[in-house]
Amino acid sequence: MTTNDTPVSTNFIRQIITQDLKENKNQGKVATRFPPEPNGYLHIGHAKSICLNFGIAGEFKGTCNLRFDDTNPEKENIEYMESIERDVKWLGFEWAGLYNASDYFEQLYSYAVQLIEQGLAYVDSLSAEEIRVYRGTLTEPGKESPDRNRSIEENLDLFTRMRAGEFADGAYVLRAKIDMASPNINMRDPAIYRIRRVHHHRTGDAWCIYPMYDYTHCISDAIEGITHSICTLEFEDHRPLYDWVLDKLQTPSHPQQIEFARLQLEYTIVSKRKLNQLVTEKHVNGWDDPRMPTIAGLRRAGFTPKAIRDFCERIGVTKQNSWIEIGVLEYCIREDLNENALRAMAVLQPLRVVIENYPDGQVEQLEISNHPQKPELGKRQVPFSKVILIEQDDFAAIPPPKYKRLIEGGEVRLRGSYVIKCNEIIKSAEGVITELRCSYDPDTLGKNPEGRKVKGVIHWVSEAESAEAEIRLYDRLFTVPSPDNEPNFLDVINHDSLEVLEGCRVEASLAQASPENRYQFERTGYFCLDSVDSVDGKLVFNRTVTLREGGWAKD
RNA sequence: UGGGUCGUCGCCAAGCGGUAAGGCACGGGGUUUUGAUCUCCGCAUACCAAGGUUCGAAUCCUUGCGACCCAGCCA
Repeated sequence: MTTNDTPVSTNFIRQIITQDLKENKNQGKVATRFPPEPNGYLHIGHAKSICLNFGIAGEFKGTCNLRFDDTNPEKENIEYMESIERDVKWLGFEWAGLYNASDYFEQLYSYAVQLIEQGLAYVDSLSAEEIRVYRGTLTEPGKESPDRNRSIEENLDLFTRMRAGEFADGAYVLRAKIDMASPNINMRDPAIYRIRRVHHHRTGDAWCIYPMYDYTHCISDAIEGITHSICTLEFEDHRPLYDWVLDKLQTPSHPQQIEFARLQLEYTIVSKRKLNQLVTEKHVNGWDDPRMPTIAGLRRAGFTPKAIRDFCERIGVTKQNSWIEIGVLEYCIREDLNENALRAMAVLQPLRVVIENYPDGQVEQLEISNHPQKPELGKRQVPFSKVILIEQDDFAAIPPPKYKRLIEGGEVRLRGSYVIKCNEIIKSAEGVITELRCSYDPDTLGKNPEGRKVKGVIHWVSEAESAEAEIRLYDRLFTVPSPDNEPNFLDVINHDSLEVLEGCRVEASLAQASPENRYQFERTGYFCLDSVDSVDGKLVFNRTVTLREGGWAKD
């Protein structure tokens, strides 16, 4: 792993590893792995796991592999594999080795033969439905399949023929022979191989039988010499099975499985099935829609790898099911962007302002710094002229209490420029304000006027010297904190989660914007150029997050 | 009602028998040509509950209560 500046914190997993190291377990080595199934795009929940696994490898001078858990070809494909590799790299991590569970299919097969030879696995002809019935319930023990005591020879023969493709899908299954009365349902002779004639994105049609997760994962870990196999809480009940398989087989090592609580983030969904549904049913515009909690979506929205890593560090790692408030993620991205984003001015909903006492045709290049606290980020030139545009919201015909922007007869500071005073409001026949007539105080460039205080500061652009842009404002995708708990999560989709503003005007310097740069449009939020739709000179900006809204500013 | 896991501030989370860290959020001052940033101050006599052990308990024991996960030939 490569990165870098994430603060080191303690958590129960790191404590376990520290203790293991002290006892010189695993010859003092630490090896982890991040094992996604390539059946969808990575999301913020995966980021937690990625940061944990790669982070631990980094801290303990160990290694972390990327391994695709590709044992169910029905849902997996190359596009997902590629997106996963891209996203892990983008987050700033480097894997020691890149593997696939399918790399081990041959070994997995021969281990299964060993299990059969030891009398610890058998081929069952019960149907899926029958197996379910035989399994018993949470409170009642299961009962043994009639095939459970098939001879080793017969099992070997049948398993060979399963592989050879002699049987129809579902005709047989290979089961571990453990204990049908176990209080742990996972130990009631779990299936470890099924017949499935599906083309696999890596092994093609070489196999018609595929190993199951529980059987595959532990052996894959052992083959790779993983020392600590970190997974989420729902696999706690599977640990006895993980250990059983490795205890029965002579694998190169016996990794330790450790479980932690998966991330639950308010107002978002982190179920791949549901995310997939949002994409395929077009509730969003693809896996990388900026409203999606996917890494690709967050990236397109303007999130930085650093902010995501910081977030993962802040939320901690425990075994407690918890819901993280969305404010934590927002804090992380604001913190990074406040420090590093270049400032610029953009007027989302323009109102024309004519400065009557400013010379016709004159254009002044004002030098404005790119960051108020970091002069090292330099300055840019912003053209000023007689006709400028300000935000409609920054003028109020009837100002609410404490309003400190422009009002009729009042003064306001144009950011980085002069103080202007509104002399007259021009309205259309319908009574809509179409233009403001103002005058400027030539003596207020770079200094405050004498004898009076001007409280408000607003942003602006020169009408003629600005560029047109489309600006997309995103809001949370769901209307309730935990959409996953709804009977139907589609019912709580926020239909106002995307607001597209056309005809916005941005300062001239933004015509050269690139998706890698992030900007703070002063007073309105953090934005970045959309990496997909900004083509042929068209400028499209995505709002990453608003500025923090102190006190009354909201509304 | 079987098995597994978890209960510390609104949300996260340290704490591991010696007298409740920190972050986010929130409230209030100050600075500010972004109602941003920055900065200062405040924010759990209290750790799910009740008993017990101890000089001393969030930490140990007991009994309750509450929450989550498991009955795919998914992962």
